[in-house]
Amino acid sequence: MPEAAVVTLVQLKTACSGCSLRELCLPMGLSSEEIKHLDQLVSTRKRVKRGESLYRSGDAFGSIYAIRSGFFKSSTLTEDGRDQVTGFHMPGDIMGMDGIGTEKHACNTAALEDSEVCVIPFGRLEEISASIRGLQRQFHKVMSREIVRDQGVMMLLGSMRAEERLAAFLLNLSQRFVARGYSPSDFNLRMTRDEIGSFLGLKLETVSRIFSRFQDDHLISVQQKHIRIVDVAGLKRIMGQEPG
Amino acid sequence: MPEAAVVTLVQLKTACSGCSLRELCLPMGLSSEEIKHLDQLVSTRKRVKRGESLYRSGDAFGSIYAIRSGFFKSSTLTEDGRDQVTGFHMPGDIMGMDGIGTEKHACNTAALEDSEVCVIPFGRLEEISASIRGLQRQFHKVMSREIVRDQGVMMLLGSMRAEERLAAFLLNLSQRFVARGYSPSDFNLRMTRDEIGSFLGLKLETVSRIFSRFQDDHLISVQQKHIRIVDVAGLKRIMGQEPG
DNA sequence: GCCGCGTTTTGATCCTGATCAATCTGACCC
DNA sequence: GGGTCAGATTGATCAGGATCAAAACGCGGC
Repeated sequence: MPEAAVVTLVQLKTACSGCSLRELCLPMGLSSEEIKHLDQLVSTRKRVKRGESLYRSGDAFGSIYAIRSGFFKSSTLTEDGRDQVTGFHMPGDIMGMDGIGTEKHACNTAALEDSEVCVIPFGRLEEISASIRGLQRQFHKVMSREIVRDQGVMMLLGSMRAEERLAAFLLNLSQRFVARGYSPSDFNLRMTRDEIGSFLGLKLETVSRIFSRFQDDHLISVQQKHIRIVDVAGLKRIMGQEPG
Repeated sequence: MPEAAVVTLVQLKTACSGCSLRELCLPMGLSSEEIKHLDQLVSTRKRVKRGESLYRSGDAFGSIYAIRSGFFKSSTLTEDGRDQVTGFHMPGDIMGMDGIGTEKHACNTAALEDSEVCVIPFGRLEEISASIRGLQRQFHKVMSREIVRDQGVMMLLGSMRAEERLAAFLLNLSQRFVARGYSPSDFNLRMTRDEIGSFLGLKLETVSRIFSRFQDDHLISVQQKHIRIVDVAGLKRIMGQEPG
């Protein structure tokens, strides 16, 4: 029996080739041949309960992680104790690449709901990607997109007003939900107003107030953590308008 | 004559192995064997005059660039025309990695003074790094550090007050200058107040006012573009203090 | 030397979002 | 059911930085 045909149940269950997220995640755009090599690499998974950390700033770096299910936030903290949310992550997203440069993680990443991640040992990823061009290229793309994403956040923090930031935030979430097969207009926020505020450089009261204002203007409807986007075009209009 | 011994003058001149920046740049930490492979890759240079763009948002991506001499800024612009400076780059820095993910550059990068960059064809970098483990690892580290750097800027924009941002900015420049063998306390800014403000999410008047205030407090001395840091500890104290 | 222009500095005023504080909601527990 | 507690909403006031405006500086060109 050829070795390639020996596949245990566990492997099948964790295999990228059978994963519904493969078109969003690391295997994106790879041939089924190439994905088979990934399957060997991504063999362990890890559950993280709501509130627990996947890794903390300063932890030794060894693996990157792909979200299988659930929702995460990343945050960094300054010497003087303030911390800031630097990103929210959902299924298919890759986390942990901040640790490659120094061999230590540079942020804290915690689950906002019970979650499961695929563990990708980084040393082995480098080994395998050295021989599989498609995989190497794909990994570089993932890192590059992270850089571009961060620059988008810098843009948001540096040059948008509070309403624009919230509108951009909701539209971004909406897009990412729809890419994962969920409703673009109807979803539950996994994070608190405080966490949204931290991410957007606003105070939680401001976030709450603007949600209420958006609701009064019939752009969205809010009920605690549940959001329904009523007027996408209206939100886009808010994002694009000059201050004043 | 063995091929390895055939080195033209041009190659020598552009070689990483002879470059004074090699401990800051892509070759950082590589063995001299490994650097020789890089030499083959990094064979062309490009001059960019003050004010000219190295690449623009939307340009087809083909290479990344290492700064040999000079000074650059990167900026992105929103649909509605506002643009924001996302970073300043100095010798040894690698630019252009934003383009890998989509095969198109995602920001504009322009020279703030007459500059020279080493052109690193990305396809060839991937090829060579597939066989040279150290180079592959090093490139991943460079990308990862870019991600961590961007998160630092997000922190700055999202949770610091104007004075803290300026103090952090000056201390960061100082550190980077000293790593390149320049004075940590005495330097010329290559960018305008407006560009600093754009980067820090402040208006140019605010930047100017805070420079003046720092001068009144004997933390720095400013004369147009020339900065002398007088009290590093004082600047650090400003960075670390709670709002109030 | 003088002029013109881009950049910087400084002043006066305004407004957005922060801060302080009180109330409300919903989930969970006994 | 009542009690508790974290999170969310709403109101009143404050202040940091934006905006508008004018003057000063420095540099290149003639």
